[in-house]
Amino acid sequence: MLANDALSPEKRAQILDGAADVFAHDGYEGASMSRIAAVANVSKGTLYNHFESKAQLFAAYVESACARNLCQAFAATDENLDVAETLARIGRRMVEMMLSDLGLTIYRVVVAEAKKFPELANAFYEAGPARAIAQMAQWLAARTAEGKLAVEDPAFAAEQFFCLCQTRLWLRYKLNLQEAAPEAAIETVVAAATRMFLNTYGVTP
Amino acid sequence: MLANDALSPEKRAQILDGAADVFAHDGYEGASMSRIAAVANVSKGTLYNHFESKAQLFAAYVESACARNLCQAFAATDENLDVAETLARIGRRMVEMMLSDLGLTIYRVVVAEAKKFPELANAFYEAGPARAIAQMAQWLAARTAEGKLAVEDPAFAAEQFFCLCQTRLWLRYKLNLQEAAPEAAIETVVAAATRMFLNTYGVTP
Amino acid sequence: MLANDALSPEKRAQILDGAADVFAHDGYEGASMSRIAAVANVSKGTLYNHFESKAQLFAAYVESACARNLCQAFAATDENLDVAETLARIGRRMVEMMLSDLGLTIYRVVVAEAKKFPELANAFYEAGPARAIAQMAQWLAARTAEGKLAVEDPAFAAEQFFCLCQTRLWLRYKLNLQEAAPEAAIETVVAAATRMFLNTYGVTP
Amino acid sequence: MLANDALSPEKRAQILDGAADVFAHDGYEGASMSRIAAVANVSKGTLYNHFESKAQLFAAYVESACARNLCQAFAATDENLDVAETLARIGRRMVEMMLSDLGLTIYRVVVAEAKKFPELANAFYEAGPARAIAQMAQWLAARTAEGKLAVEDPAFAAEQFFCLCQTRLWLRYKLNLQEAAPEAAIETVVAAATRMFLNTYGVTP
DNA sequence: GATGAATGAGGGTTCATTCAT
DNA sequence: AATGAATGAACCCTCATTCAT
Repeated sequence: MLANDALSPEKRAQILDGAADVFAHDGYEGASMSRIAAVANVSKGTLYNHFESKAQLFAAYVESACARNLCQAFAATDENLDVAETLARIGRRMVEMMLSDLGLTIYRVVVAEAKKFPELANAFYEAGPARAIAQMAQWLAARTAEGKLAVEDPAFAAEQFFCLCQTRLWLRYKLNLQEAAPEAAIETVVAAATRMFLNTYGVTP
Repeated sequence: MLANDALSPEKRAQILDGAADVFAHDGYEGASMSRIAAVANVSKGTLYNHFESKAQLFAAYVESACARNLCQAFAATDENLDVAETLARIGRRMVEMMLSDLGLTIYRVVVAEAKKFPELANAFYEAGPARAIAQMAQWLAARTAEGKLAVEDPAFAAEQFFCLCQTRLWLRYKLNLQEAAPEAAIETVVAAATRMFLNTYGVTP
Repeated sequence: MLANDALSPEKRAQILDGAADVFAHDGYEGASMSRIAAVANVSKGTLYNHFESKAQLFAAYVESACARNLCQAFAATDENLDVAETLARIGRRMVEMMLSDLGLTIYRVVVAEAKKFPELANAFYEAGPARAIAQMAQWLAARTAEGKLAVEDPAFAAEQFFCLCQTRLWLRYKLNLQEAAPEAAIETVVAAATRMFLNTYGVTP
Repeated sequence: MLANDALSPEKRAQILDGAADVFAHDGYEGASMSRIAAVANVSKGTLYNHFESKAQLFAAYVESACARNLCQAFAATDENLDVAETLARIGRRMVEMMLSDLGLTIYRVVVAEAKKFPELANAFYEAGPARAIAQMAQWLAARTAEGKLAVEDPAFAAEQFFCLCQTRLWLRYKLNLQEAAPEAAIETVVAAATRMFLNTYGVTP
């Protein structure tokens, strides 16, 4: 619906790659179709054979970035680790995803254009945060049923945990105040988040 | 350094007011100097007499918005309330500021242009979040010295608290997914944050 | 010379039909080869297999429209009616043709592009007006020879008659100022033209 | 309403002159704003400071061409010449105007775009033909009142006369089939038209 | 010091045309 | 013989910036 599907998917992908570069770097308004065409190594006409307009190309970029990056953020939780360790793993994954280049970029660009493209903001939220929250809530509910946690409102607790995990990191990254990804810092923050979370929702044996 | 100081400050303020309207509404790239001039009721030439370029006008706008909005967010904490109640008040203030129109707008605009104007992102961080964190850290350290709290790393704990207070709210606002401001929701979130915070950093009498 | 004759005439006709629709509706510059291809249900490539360029396709369209529409305008004059009645029939036919959709369209399009395609203007004139004038002149000469009319310069008189028959109608149609075709108005105008013509070229018994 | 009147009329006129050249040569669709700017010796931006869009520039051009050319076509009729001679003068004037460069050009361009700009076609008709017909009708009515002519329907007779005066000339000019203006041909045609007109509407002493 | 008309590069988009399939 | 994706020049229009008044 966002693009003509009859055209070669390779060219489409090639264009989306170029668009990703440019949108990520310049934002929606700052990006120019000419630049995208140049970066993608296609002619401007080809851009318009594949995407009806700049807005639709942007939508397709956001869509694909969401699909590529955000869904699988919550893979592989069901292990035989204890609750604390699993929490830490989930937290670590989440933060790594949020601080990844693509994660930050898509967030930045979606927030910046949330007013102009509300449906994109919504799609982003559903594809990313909402899904992660739902999965985590489910996991919390299951552990609570097992008596390993005591969580009354699993969705809310999930959101609390994710918020805690961002401490000190996300805002600084979003503001571009930090360059390199500090593995150690993530570890510390997630450990503190886990501890705090369990202080409230853990069960004492 | 950002503007010619010999010119009348009234005109400068008038321009900044117009610029605030337009930048807030259209973002940096979407705003046009013509529109700003029109909204500010000055000629385009006057714009350029007061500000060297669009980028510098934008910088001045961000600077002034930071100054106007973010400093006083942390006023009036030192009261004779108990620790829990004071925490809740601080949290409420913080969230209200973050969800306010100007707060969201300046945040959105700074994040969107963080790559293009890194020094602005930094200025915003220092004027807003950094200051709030520092003040809160100081308050936490004082309470710890009094034996009313047990906080090892006050700055970090402050950031944790602020993160907890955003739960469920900020992201949805930033993404424009919510219209009206829910007083009750803020109350609930802040109460939960306070409880969780005290579960970890409180002292049991 | 205008097209490759080795290709299937059906496709050619199919294309010309589509081209007729689009050129009539949008004019030469306003028409797009893509739209013509779509309307004609062929690919753009096929367009260019049959016609070297947009200009040549346009030429072929004008040619075919002339051929289709203008030649038979002067059929069926030689009847046993008296001179006045025959004049009126000829006038009526002529006007109906000139006011017909195709007649107006081809005229409009040829006049509009007369400077860009002078040879088309000439072809149109020869295929349409010139032929009608010649036929009418011949008829006038014959009647003069019979003593039923007194026409010195038959070609000129023919042109006068055709001009008279347009009175009040053609210009308004060309300017799109009138929607429906007024049978009664045509009748009145042609009757007046016939009367005036006979006042000058008739013979009094 | 068609343009910003606050700007210098000279530049406006300069632009309209350039636009006249280009529109006359290339038609509406064929004309490009870049070319108009170049021919008018202004920048493209200036074009848009003076006229909101290509369509409005075109409208202004048609308006000014109508005003400049068509109004005064019917000046100086009230002389002491006899009816036949006056008719001939009127006819001559009319034909000369219709065959003039500007007359032909504006007609061509208005007819070509009559569908796209119906209000312009109407404005042209009212400014040109309608006015001429009304003036002539008035003159015919006056002569009829004096007993020098016997015209029942003056407006219709006026239109007949103007049609007759075009004989052989206008169509050929509109189609660009003739280059030079033949004074003698005009004389002949108008004389014939006058004769024919008086054969119907004259009074025999 | 303030103005706003003028500039021209660059914006998104369309389109006649080509050519590998 | 037919296709339609790719091309890139040219389209109309906007805009940050300048400068004569």
